[in-house]
Amino acid sequence: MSIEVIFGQQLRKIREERKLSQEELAFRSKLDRTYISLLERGKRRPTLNTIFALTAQLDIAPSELVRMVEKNLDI
Amino acid sequence: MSIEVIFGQQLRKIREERKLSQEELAFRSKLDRTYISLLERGKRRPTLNTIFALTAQLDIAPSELVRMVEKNLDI
DNA sequence: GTGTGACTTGGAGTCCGTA
DNA sequence: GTACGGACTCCAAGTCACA
Repeated sequence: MSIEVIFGQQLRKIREERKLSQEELAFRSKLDRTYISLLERGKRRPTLNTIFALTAQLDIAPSELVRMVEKNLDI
Repeated sequence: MSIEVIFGQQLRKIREERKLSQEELAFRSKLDRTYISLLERGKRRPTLNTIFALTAQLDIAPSELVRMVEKNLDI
């Protein structure tokens, strides 16, 4: 499985745990709603800055999200 | 200090600790030598996939490099 | 509330060279 | 071995209408 697909899965998982909609996350992180959708479906590869912008609104450290991606890549 | 500048500083630090040249790191990670230079000087923002490609050649977890960026952003 | 196609703009990443 | 520049390709960033 590719990095961007795993990333999208983990992003969605965290967002849903926080009970946030794509719309709300997009608004708070100052990104577009459809872009969040693209990320979650693994259609885009986020830059480091995008990862920082997203995690800042999800009560999670950027490195922690990246660590989740690492773990799931092994599987 | 911006995320990309901090990232560049940490990337250079790790690379030099490993006693690798920009050339060698570029070759191993299948990126361009001048691009490594741009990253280290904070002129480019790496995608998540690029971070994985780089750290795979530096004996460090992607999340660990990101964590170093976080720490140094606080300062 | 989300998925998707189509689109424009900016930047990721490469290749050439010079110093 | 690295910094830096121009020119290039390709994709991420960001937006829209519609389902």
